[in-house]
Amino acid sequence: MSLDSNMSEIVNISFDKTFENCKLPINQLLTTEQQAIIMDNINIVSYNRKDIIVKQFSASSHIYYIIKGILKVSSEQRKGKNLVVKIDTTGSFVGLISLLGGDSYNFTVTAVENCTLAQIPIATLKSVMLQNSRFALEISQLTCRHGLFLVNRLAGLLYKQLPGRVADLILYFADDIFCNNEFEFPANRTELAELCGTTKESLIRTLSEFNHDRIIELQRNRIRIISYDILKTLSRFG
Amino acid sequence: MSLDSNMSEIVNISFDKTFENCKLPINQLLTTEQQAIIMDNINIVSYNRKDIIVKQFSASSHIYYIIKGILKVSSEQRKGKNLVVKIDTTGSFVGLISLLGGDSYNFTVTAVENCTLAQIPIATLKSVMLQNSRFALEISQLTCRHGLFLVNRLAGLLYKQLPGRVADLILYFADDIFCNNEFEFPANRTELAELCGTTKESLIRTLSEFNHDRIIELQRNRIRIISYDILKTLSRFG
DNA sequence: ATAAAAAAGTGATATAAATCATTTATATAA
DNA sequence: TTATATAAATGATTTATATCACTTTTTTAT
Repeated sequence: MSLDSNMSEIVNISFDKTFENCKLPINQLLTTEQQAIIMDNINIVSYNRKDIIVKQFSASSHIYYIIKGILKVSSEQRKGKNLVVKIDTTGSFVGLISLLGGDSYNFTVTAVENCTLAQIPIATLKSVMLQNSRFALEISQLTCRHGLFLVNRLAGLLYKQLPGRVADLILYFADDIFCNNEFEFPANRTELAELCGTTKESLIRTLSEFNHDRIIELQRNRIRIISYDILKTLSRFG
Repeated sequence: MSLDSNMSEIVNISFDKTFENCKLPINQLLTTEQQAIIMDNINIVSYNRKDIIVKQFSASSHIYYIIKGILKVSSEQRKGKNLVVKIDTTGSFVGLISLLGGDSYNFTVTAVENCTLAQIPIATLKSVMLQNSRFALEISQLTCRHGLFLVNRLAGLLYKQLPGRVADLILYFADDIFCNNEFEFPANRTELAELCGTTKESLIRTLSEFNHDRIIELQRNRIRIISYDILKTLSRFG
């Protein structure tokens, strides 16, 4: 009860500035009425670390906007073989490609830390797209950029060998997620391995080597990049 | 000269029915005026086998529509390491994801057999998208489906081992490209290997095994599927 | 505080597929 | 036709990394 009322307070605060950090300038693109359509149909939901937000192959009619938090988007390849295709954070849309391309999720989405998400019916989004072609074009460009990012990432996993892929992993967190040379991995070794398309043992070994070779300084989840240049080189020559 | 006049004749015939085989119902989606805008800005070009249509990383302002032919879309990973991400045929758009997501091509596009393509300025496409939000939404859904296809294909390459990937290759041509159990590979062993993310030697060995095990009947480029079911199983259990 | 469970780490071994070296077959040109 | 180049095929070897078995450390629960 106390938790519930506390929650709804958070929800209201967040609600007002929902699209503040959005990678798409929603507020410039949409008329006040169009914004209202979205706002009226939005639903704010909170998740705890490890909560499954959506399950691969499940039919769904909602996409998500990340108000706050970090989540992972993964593809279950077979029993016990998981591939984390990307990490998403505040300001991103989740499920856009899946629900514009079909009517079920192609990926499992899991909270990596506590998350506050806005649930948006895909029908609402589509109706606004139909009312506002500029917005439709922008959404279309956004999904294309996402698609290209994924394809490039997977092609990298396919052709680079472990040192290159682990370098990419570290650079991904440092440059794209935390914008900092020093950070705490928001995931355990198994999850990190799944981000590199490898096993936890192989990931651990490679990280230990980097640590030993003083490319990084690593203690448990805390990592500091010592030589950004070497990581870049490893990434390039994979 | 004789070739040229012959060519322009072909061009005119093709021009009239340009979007006949299009995966998008252009003629239903667009008004006559909008169709005219596209038609007025279209340019028909022919390519021979092995011709490079666009080069990865090159800046470009045109997408392509395949009036007739087969082409491959590939990503140069490093010197000598090529990944063919997909094969495209009659009725498909090429470069849509690249040019909606940015302003240069992310892939090299090469004619696999003689091709007739319609070159469409991306600006023209965007302007029609801005005039017609239904069309914009459809284009957006099309690019999302493409993106998902690519991601699933690459994830498959990443997790399946060779027999599974080669089975996928054969099924891809049989089901998606030629719609026939018997066909001629439109590419040499190196190109086929690049479609599986492997080397020509490994691909040859796997194909030979399939042939020896009477899963397929293979002589040079001519292939006939003997057991579709075994291929499906190999694909599934990778 | 201690026990139990989970995660991280290490070493030995196995294995799929790449690489290298060579041969055989097919296509192209002189 | 014969020579030359290109593509396909095969065998031997190497290599990166997965797998398996186990220890150590950290976290969680009692």
